[in-house]
Amino acid sequence: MKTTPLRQEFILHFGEMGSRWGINRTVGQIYALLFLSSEPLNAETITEALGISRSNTSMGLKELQSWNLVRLKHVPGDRRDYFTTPDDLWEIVRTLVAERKKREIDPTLTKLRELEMQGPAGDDYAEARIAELRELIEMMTGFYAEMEKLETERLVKLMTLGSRIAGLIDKTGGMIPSLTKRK
Amino acid sequence: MKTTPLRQEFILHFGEMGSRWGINRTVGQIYALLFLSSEPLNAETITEALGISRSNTSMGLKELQSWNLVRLKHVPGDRRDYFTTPDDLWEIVRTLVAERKKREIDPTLTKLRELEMQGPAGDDYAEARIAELRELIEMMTGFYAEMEKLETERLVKLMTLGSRIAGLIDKTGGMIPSLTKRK
DNA sequence: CCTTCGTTTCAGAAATTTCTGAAATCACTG
DNA sequence: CAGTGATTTCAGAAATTTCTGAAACGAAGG
Repeated sequence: MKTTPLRQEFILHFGEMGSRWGINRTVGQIYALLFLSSEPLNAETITEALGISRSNTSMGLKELQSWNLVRLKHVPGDRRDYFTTPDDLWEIVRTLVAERKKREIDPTLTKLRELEMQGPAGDDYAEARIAELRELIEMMTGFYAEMEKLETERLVKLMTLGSRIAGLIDKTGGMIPSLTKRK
Repeated sequence: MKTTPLRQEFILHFGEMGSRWGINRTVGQIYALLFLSSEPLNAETITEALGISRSNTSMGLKELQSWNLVRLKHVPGDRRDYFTTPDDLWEIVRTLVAERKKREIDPTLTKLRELEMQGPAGDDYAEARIAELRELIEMMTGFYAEMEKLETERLVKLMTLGSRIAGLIDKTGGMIPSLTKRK
């Protein structure tokens, strides 16, 4: 396991960014290490490469597995678990977005619907604001669901349309008036 | 400052979600309170409504200001500062996305470019992976830049196109081959 | 069914983040 | 330019999160 200065710096950066991304330093570092590694690594190797405790590695890997961000591999004749990240970066992005949505958006959408269910609370302003927020989140998650369905090639085409995007949507499609009326 | 049960629950939810969103509980609660309030609130009112210390309110508001998520208002004949959230939810979303990009994506993009600048490090796999990651992030931020330019009405149209989105991009536009080739 | 190798769990230690109260600062007003 | 009210700063306290080492667990292989 050579750790070149290039890798080192990349790994440290991911560690530092970890907290901003809602994971901790160790998890960020483990992920970075796996990301740059062409072959799968086992927990012992990771532990040594990062200079952390064995149990910390175990917890970090568990966390990454809960995010579906690592794949478990088995080497024939070796009982240890080996881990990798997917080769396909788009797969990684899709997973990341899906998981963040699940953790950061869905619980709130559920809560907003719940609050609306509880019926009129005699607080018109708050009720209106909550309804409006719920509508907006629903619109965005609906859009996301469509994007998610696209195969990667189409997604790339869409993303590289550049300024032609604006032109695409001139004459087409419906809208939700209540969300566009605000001044 | 009436705090109805509806508001209360909304505020508590935003407080709990705070940590997942990369802000802390207090900041989440302050934002939720302001979001549901039709009139601007001053720091003292916020402090009382949330049962926190005055200094905590001050720090929370500072944080929200650094995110550009609150607006400062002044009531004539009152020297205290009053705070609100924008009426327009789309403005809020735009701000949120822009700030998160600035904090979570841009530093990494900069770092990746920096690493590539340092020239060949004799570590082909890592270098290729880093270049690929940088390309992908650039594509996504480029797409984001286009979306950001759209006026809200077009954005809403685009988002509500539903399954017609897939059809839109059949025959159009270029792509970056290196990013679509992977199996 | 014991041994060995590998992994996970968990209680406490260490580090970090958040929150508070007191003091400092700032900015109008008389 | 003193006095008052509003806001910010900041050092330490409290709370939370992360990390570790030791022990528990699990699953082949003999």
